[in-house]
Amino acid sequence: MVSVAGSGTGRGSPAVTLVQLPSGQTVQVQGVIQTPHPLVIQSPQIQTVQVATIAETDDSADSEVIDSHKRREILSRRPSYRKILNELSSDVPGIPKIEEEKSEEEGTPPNIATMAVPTSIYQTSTGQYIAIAQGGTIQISNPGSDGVQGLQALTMTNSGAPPPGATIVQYAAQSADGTQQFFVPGSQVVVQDEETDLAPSHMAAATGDMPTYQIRAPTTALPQGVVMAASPGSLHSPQQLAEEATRKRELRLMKNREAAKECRRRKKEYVKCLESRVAVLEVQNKKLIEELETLKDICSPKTD
DNA sequence: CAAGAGAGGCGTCATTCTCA
DNA sequence: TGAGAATGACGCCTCTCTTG
Repeated sequence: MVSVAGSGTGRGSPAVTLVQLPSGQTVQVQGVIQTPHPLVIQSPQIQTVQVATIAETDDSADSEVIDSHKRREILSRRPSYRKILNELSSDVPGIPKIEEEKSEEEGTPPNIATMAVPTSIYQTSTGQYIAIAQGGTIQISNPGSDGVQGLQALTMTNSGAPPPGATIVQYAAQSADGTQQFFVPGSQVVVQDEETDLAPSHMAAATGDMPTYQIRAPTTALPQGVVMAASPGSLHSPQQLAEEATRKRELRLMKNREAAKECRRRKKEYVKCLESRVAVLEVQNKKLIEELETLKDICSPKTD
């Protein structure tokens, strides 16, 4: 059940209300009754929560009769959860803006072994599998290893948003000195170092028996068998075109996969935000009803 | 304990939206 | 206006709970 604490009822300033949601979350809400919010939530029968800003609602709103096609167009207009939640957040200080990137809350705590879900898998010329997981984690799986036990993970330490395509492995091969190499955009080479446990400063330190990796500038002479992905302009053969198309598709799917996750997260946050609003409005409504009853008693004294 | 229902998450595709 | 991001819809999978 929803509980309310510390509600400020000052008439001059907007009231600040702490609302305890059923989930245990406490939300601080300010100014519950506000100017008409530019959000429109339509009837639930249409199975669609239609939200649009006033600026986006055109003059068709005043037309009583809307043909089915136009209605469908209107109903299919999609809400931007980021935009909506930001608007809500601007009204409700207790609710963080969606734009604010989660820093420590979603970051993986150090020293905790994680098995990131691979999002893109590549196979090296030596049979190893390289998976690019979200967050820039690169996992290397040796053939023959059963299940995920053969997975080795390393995380790029570049903080912040990586450059586009920064974690896309272009190709992989075994160099002459027996080290495993694969290539990332930016003309860099990630080299598996078999001998040393000293990870370079720009790489995450490997622990235990895990091999370490280095990012090196590629030598002018690529190892035998290594073919850097060419730019689209230099592609000629149908095979190269097909490989480029496949690579682009993999990249697109990976991005869309991540976007879908993020979108779902935003949607859940948006729904939570709406639920908290409902809770606050219910409390406010109850208060107003009580206030109305009090005023009624004052204004209509008993006349015996 | 097996089978089924329901919820929730994920990946993908198609479509819409946003912005440079 | 085009490219990329965002989102709805769909199917699939997994987990939990209920029921016989």
